[in-house]
Amino acid sequence: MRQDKIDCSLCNAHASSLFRFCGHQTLELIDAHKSSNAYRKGQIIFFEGNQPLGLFCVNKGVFKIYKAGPDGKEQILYLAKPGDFLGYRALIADEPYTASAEALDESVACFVPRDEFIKVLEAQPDLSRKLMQSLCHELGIAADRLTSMAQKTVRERLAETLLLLYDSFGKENEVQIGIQLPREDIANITGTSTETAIRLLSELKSDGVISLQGKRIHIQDLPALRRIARTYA
Amino acid sequence: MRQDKIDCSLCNAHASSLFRFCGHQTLELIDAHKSSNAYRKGQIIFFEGNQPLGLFCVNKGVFKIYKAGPDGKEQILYLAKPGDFLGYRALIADEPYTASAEALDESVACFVPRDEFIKVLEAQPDLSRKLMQSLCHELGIAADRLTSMAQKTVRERLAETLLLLYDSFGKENEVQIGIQLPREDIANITGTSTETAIRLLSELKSDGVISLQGKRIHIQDLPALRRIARTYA
DNA sequence: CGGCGGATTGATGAACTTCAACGGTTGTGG
DNA sequence: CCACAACCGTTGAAGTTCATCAATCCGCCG
Repeated sequence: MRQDKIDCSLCNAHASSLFRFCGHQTLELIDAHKSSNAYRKGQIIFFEGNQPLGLFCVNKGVFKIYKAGPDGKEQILYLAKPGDFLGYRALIADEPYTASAEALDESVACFVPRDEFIKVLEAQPDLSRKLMQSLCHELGIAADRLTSMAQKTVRERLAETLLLLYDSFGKENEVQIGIQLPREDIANITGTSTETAIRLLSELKSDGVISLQGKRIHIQDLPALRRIARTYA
Repeated sequence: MRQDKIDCSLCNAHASSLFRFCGHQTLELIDAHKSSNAYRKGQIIFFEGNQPLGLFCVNKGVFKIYKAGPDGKEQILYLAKPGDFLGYRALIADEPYTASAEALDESVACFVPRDEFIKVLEAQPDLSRKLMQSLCHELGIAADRLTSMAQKTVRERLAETLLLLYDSFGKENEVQIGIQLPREDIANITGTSTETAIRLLSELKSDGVISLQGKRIHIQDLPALRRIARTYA
């Protein structure tokens, strides 16, 4: 959808984007070649199986990145928020996308064409180094999640999901999780069925760990939630 | 354990190592600073939680890389064979190791000190690019495994494990899986209990898909195994 | 020969998925 | 403005899949 182009240097998410490791001139170069687009809720910005043509950088809103499992059930891999890069994995690996990305809200993302991004990457060792560092960090997180998925109960993983949402979207001085997801999405992050997610959420509620008002979730007892999730973090 | 230093250029695994993207001079530089070590079966080369001091490159044998789950049960993340880098994830992310590495056989690995590796990385854009590409590829594989772990049955994941072992260690013109693992390791790759792994292995055997002679596993019906694993690959 | 660790098998119970049904809300076309 | 459909959330009932606990067996080593 139409959207005026956003200057990287003026972007509200600039401080949390990897592009902050670029020089001023490079930012202008990126600006010169990129485009900005608005997406409505539910709109998909790339599909699993397609060839990546460039890199997306989230300016506003949230995107879910997910794959289809063998029965068509979706597995949400992560949620991307302002400042996050999207689609760079496939771009750099030189593979088709292995996941799809869908806007969960009214969102805005900028698009940097492949060649331009590669060029910038080669010209900016700082950016390149930070990106590699970020990739390595992500890989460690992926290994953690794999282990959780393999060894923890659904209840424990659901608690992890809530903590993840709270850490990523929780507001300051607030106990409310700053993002409202349908139960199905919560289930698809956790790796369970919607019904089980619902049942365990209401169990956590009756245990006084969280409270629920529709899609709004408040965390009443953070230490208890961490204890349930059995995270050492 | 003592081990004569192995020249990178003479290494039997050189052709499958990322170091093949280094120039001749750089290889000699690496040689000048590295050491080679032999490890006995069961010996651990680094521990989860420790600080990485450098990079390992497998010359001979197989290492399992694993994390401890919340109950102490190990989750095997992958198996490293000759030519594979080990420990670079933590090194580059600048974090403590998030997993441990243990020799499964009599093995040999070379060790390149941190500073030397970083220096080489910065001086060799080719190596750096290929490493980043490899990281991105790994990240995609990790997402696949996560989805499998979340959505597939143990039977399906066990079939995947066998296919993985076959693809990574299977010999040419052979149906035998070229690595012998204890049942417990097979279970810890798959993400199940040893007993369940044993039961499902013997089930696959009575279905005529595989045959078993102790730790040796032969694949009798590869298409059937793929069908069971439900891999599109 | 006795002992030990890995492999196997059986029994039991808990954790989850699946299928079904139902209430509430929203949105939309008539 | 209403009626109806579609969607989401919730709850109940069955049935499976797996983990766990226990016992036994087997191959190998000292």
